[in-house]
Amino acid sequence: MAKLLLLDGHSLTYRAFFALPTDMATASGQVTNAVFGFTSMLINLLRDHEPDRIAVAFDRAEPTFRHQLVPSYKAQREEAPDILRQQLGLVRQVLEALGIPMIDAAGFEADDVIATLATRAAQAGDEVIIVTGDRDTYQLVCDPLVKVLYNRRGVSDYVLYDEAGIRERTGVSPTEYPEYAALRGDPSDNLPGVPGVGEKTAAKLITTHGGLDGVFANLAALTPKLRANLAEHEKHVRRNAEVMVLLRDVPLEVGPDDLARRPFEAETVRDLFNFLEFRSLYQRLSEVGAHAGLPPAEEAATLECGVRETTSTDDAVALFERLAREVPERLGLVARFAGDPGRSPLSGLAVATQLDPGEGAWVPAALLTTDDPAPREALARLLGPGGPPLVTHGAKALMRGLGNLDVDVRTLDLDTEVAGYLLDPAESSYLLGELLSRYVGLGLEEPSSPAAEGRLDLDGAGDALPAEAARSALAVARLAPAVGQALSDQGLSRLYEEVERPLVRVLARMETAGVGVDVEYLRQLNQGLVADAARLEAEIHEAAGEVFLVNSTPQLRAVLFDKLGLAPNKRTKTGFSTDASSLEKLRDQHPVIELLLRYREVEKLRSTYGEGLVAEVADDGRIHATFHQTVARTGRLSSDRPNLHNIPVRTDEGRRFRRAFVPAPGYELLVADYNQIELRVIAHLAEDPGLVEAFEAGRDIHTTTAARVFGVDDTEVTPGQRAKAKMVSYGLAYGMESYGLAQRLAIPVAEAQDILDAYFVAFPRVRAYMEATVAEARQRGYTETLMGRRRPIPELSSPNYRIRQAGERQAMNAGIQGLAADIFKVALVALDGRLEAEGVRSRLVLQVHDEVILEVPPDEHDTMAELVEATMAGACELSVPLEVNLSFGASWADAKG
DNA sequence: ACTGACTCGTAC
DNA sequence: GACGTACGAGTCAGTT
Repeated sequence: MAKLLLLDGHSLTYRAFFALPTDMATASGQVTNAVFGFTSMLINLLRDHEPDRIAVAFDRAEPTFRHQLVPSYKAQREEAPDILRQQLGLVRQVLEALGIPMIDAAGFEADDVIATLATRAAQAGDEVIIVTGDRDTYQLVCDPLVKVLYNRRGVSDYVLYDEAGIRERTGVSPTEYPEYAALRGDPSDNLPGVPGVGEKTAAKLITTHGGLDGVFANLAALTPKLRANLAEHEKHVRRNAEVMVLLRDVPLEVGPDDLARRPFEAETVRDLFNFLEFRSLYQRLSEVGAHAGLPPAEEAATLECGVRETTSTDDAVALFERLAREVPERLGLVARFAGDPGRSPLSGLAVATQLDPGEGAWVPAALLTTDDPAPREALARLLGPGGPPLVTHGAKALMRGLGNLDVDVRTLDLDTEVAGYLLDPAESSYLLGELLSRYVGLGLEEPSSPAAEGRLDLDGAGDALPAEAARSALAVARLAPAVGQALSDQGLSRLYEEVERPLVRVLARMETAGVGVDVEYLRQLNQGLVADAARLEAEIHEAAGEVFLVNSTPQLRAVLFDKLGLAPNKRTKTGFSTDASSLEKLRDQHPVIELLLRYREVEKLRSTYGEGLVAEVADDGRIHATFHQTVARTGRLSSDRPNLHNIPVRTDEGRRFRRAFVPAPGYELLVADYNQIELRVIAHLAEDPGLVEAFEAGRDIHTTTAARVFGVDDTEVTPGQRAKAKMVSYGLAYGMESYGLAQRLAIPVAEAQDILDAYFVAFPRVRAYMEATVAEARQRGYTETLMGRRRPIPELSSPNYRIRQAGERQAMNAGIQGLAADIFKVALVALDGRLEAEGVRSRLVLQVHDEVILEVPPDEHDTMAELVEATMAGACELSVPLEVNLSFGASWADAKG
């Protein structure tokens, strides 16, 4: 008895695409997640099942008889994104190379082809295994020789169904499956079932009455509701049943011999797998009997580099001077630190250029920190104006390290980390080794962790710091041209050169400057909060009649919902929610709730801001946060250690923390923020005349909006109406819906919907813009801001409705938040440029998404007010004016408002 | 002791 | 499930 394996090419490729990350790509940028997943699965199947014959069926992109029966058949399906469609072609190439037959037929789906081949084989007495992610083929298991290997999710989650398995899974026999599915409906085919009939009811109806005919003949025996629904939908259920039945007599001119594996095309396989960078899969081909014919894979080459260690200040000077004199095409240079990159002292520098091919140089930091200024001066000349183009990885940390040695880096050409981020801001990290592998196809042995750098090499896996650093310097030099080309190919060069690259130095200078802190005040603030929190905790224990960990969600749940018997509200993944909005609703039911809400507030301030900020104050009495340029997927900056982007401002109590942020003695703080930048960006992008006009009029935007939404005069807008309009405006950029608006405003969903509807009537272009943005993102697979910043959104083609909707909101938000971020970055760069050009003592110390904070000496007060306002307002020409609020003060709190 | 998942809460 | 982008504190369960 022979064994035949039949695969559904489309459904399996789709499953692989959605199961694996789309950042899986070759050096040239070809995304390979789906073809990788499919190929991996294919090799497993060949190894585990050793089929005598095999075929992969594909759909044809043309209408079938089902479309004629049901015009809406599969009409809801989104067109596959480009990055998936390309891969279907690659899957075919892989199959071709591996000698595996592909079969399709005009006017029929892959399932019909499979049904036909399976039926023929079973009749001939052969065993058949169908591999698919499509449930329609369950009906074929009616023959004991046929089984379905169903791909549930991912690429390795399979279940093998025989007839009993289908019964257990669905509650009906394979023969009954089409009628069962007709009742249940099939959202993936856009075939609606019967309201009130899910899997359970459908199975029960079919088995009880022996099929659709029986069901409809016995309607009287059913409950009135079900009876009415069935009667009403009989016609389309019958039609569904017709559509669900797979054709077993598709005219296919293939005999058993055509389903035999042909020999591998050895050269083609090697070249294709090499192109796809499937090194491990290539190795695994030997598991399926391909080893004989296949030539060895090309070596997965690793970057090699020697290192010359500099041991004297004279050597260091000579090295730097030679590099400056001979001016290499590119100066590959990386910094190594004793601890946290950028925050701790340098441990040394490694350089690599084409002047010494294959040999890098290592300069220990000790040579740069001696009393002899010569090495520092030589280095400053090398990295100063006129020096060779610097390529590095993580330039901000390098600049901070060198800044401490009075070396100003002015020659930055390419920061491969920042470039990697621009090329795909969805990555979680941009390690040099990963980029080198992706864009150059070379391996790089990296230290297992940053902290491992400089340690003794105990296990022999890594090696000494100088050698490792030299390899990295060479890696950067090798990577830079490829990444530069990729930037150019993607239209990102300008964004990089005019915004991101100059921004690196601006951020480095801000981090180095840090922000002044009144530590004494901060400590006092914290002490008060510690006392308040302790008191509240005791009162909560008292009120609850039990001592428990108030910070523990599970313990709090037990107290509130079990012990006190309060009525739970929302649910989370693990149980009932205890968040503030849920507690609000329990306010009147028990005195402990009020205490809890208050405790949460105080405890948040104490732990995150009280303890948190005090712990971050450096020896110089200032806080030096790190600003990340390669984290936020929209193009925004982020801040950590500490996060200075979420210092409280909403409540008076929380805002007290802003009084702790102070200028250097004798200076004042200047706080400048954009007024309504995101809403202005929306107005510009949507080109909505109403919104643009409202901004041009220069009146209070929320009042004007409310007037238009509620159809009253500006002067008649109530505070409530203004608040509602404000909430809508804020929610707009996030894709907020009526439910969310209702929650926020504590109003009925219907009323929220009315407000939203009225908003979109008043500002119709806004909705049009949102829809166009989503449509474009879906088609291209990514969003793009005015300045060319891209963000891939693969969720838009997810088969899961919820994920797809989230993708839509991300797409809407990315363009808005992204452009606002672009404008802000341009402003930062321009501002820093002006400060330097004017030679003022004022300096940037902080930024928070749409707000910059500077330290300003009194005599520069007026100059700076003018300069900052003009620079920020002029950062970008939109169809609405950019407005900037300015204020001066002795602290962040005083300067605000 | 460390790590990741989870929940919660702060900002724009 | 329902609002996008971040970071961090604290708890807990699982692993070393």
